[in-house]
Amino acid sequence: MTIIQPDFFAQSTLSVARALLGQRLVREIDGQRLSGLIVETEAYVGPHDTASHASRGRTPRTGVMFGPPGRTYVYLVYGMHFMLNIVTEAEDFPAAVLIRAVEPVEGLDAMRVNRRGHPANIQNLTNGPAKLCQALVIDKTLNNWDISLGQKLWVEFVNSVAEAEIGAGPRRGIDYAQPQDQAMPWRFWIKGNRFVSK
DNA sequence: ACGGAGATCTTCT
DNA sequence: GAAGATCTCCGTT
Repeated sequence: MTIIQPDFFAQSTLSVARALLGQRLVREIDGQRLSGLIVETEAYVGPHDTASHASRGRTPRTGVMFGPPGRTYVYLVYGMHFMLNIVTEAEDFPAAVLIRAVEPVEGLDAMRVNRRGHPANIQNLTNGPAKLCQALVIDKTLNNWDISLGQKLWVEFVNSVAEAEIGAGPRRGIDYAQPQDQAMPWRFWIKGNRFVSK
């Protein structure tokens, strides 16, 4: 078992977004492991990507995206949902990969409780960026967290997913972005996986 | 199955 | 003051 280190994230964001597919996101809380295989990601790339928060410049919130690779960028949207990103590339170049969905592996019972017992079926547990944050108890206290420490939150390398198994398409929920940015096929998923978001 | 609306609050103008 | 990298519930087919 290998904990993925910052150098893994210090490369092109599109490569990282693909390479993260199939790897295991681990959350340790109260001595218990909650984990899932990453099955869907999105890339937010550079200062000119109008879908990215960083396109409006460096602010207290977006400063993390301009920082070193291998840190988390966790923020709140719609006043109630947290989103988990991992910062990529290099310092002063704002980029990150949004984790959009995982396939639950460990701690399913705890995830159900964390999700307020709502999902009747396992498929609804972590098949969306806000859902997985709720299931894995990821909130703002984990913002700017060094993901290489093997504490609280990290990613374990499992296996590379073959190119032929990876789907790509436009990112979701970015109507505010410029048309050309909306059209970029920067959402990636494992083809046929039933935990990919709707 | 599908569509629309409301929830809810931080962030930046 | 407005909008948001979403989700759930409730209505109608």
